[in-house]
Amino acid sequence: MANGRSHTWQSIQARIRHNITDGTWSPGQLIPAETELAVQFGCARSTVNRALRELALTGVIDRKRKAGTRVAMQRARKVTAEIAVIRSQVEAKGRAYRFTLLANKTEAPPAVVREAMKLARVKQLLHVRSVHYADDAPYIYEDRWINARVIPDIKTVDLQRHSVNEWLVENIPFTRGEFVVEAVAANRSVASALGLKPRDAVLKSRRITWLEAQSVTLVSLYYAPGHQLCFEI
Amino acid sequence: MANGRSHTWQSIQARIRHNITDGTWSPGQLIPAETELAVQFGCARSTVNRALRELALTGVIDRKRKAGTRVAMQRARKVTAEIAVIRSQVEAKGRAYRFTLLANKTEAPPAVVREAMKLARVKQLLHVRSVHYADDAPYIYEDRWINARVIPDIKTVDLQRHSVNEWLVENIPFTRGEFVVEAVAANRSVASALGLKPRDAVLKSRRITWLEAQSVTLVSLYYAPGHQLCFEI
DNA sequence: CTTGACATTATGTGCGTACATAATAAAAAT
DNA sequence: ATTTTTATTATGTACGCACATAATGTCAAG
Repeated sequence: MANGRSHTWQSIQARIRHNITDGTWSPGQLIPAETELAVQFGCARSTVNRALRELALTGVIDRKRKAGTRVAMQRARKVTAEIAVIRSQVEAKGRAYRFTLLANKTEAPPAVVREAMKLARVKQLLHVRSVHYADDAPYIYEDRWINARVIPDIKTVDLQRHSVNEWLVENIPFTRGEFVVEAVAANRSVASALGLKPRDAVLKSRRITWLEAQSVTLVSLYYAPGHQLCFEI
Repeated sequence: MANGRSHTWQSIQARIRHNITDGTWSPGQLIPAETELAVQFGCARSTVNRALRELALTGVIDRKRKAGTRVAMQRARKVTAEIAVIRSQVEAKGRAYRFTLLANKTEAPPAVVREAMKLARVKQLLHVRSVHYADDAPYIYEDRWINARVIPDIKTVDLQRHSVNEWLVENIPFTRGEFVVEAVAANRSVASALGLKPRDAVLKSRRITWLEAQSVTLVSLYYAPGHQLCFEI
């Protein structure tokens, strides 16, 4: 109230949220139209619209033109996480970062890679493998395939000095990406890279990034045990 | 162009994105102010504002009042995923869903649970364990602690009929949540519930949900091998 | 040199209007 | 009865203005 403004869109959103959480508007139910809410709350329709827009984005309500707005039946909440460059992740924990390049060669990708990257007829891809360390302890094993046709510059980069991870993030934009997380048993190469025993549980994330319709890179990261991915709802 | 509107905020956003991705504005660099961009693009400042707001949310740019807008140095992209009720996950795959209740009793929580839920002095919590099946194959092992003070109704629910997972999602709103994913080796109870061998790699997700300042529930889900969590960037 | 008052400026947001768009309902034509 | 056309309506968004807010710079008093 010390505030100069009374009807912030966030306060309107909070009141709408309350009406949902306290059962005034139950799941599946149609809620009043924007114009009516604007009257009820004593604010402009655009303010109501902004409040509702964000709720629709996070899946709290479903909106359709003419049909109106209703409380979501299936409360499928969205979770979000920030994916940072590995160096920053390590340094954010106050630990020293370094990496080693295990391999860097152009070779024929296996069928799974070709399929995932939607490059059925491509015979050669750049294949880079490296290990990232935090205070000399193995942190992440990185296995990456790169579509060098999309990024010709990559061949001129000294990957011993600059980690692929960082170089790509800083130099190559992408328009879209898929990100899959699963638990796998460490195979021999992962186990030796991270200093584990075979069969140890490892968190694997696989990411494919796209520049318009072309796949840029497919990277599998294997996290050392104890590593956690954190999200917010 | 057949479109009746020319300067959509999305087209403005696309042009700004291009200026960033093609190097016109490089990381760390200050970009023109909203008013100037509005002149350059021939649209209203509010349209530019909306375009930039979304870019700031996804971490492409950093904005500060008076200081201006600059291209993010550290391109920390946000990933998002939808977390649905387990029943829907299973049924979405065209498989039959059922669950069994393994245990449902009030007991003293271990220190880790008390700490995570910020309930230092609480002596008793409801502890529910169940297994979710897809076509009779174990799918998820659920280990849940519930703060019954926040949800008195929970004691009146027949958890044999309604899965806790579903009941909570449909009946208890929450304001905030944390979500952590990691790979763990199956211990005895997880292994027996999911029909695995001990030490098998299991994907574990731990979620804590909060209603205002109070923790509602802490749930650990152990996914059967092969299960993947998918995100979008 | 330091401190505090003040002006400056870029972003953040609210308002009201106008029009676009999609979905629906009603009416008309077949 | 069925299809097509037309009106209706709620959401989506562009615009211009006004003012709030936070960070920065300026300048004078101590």
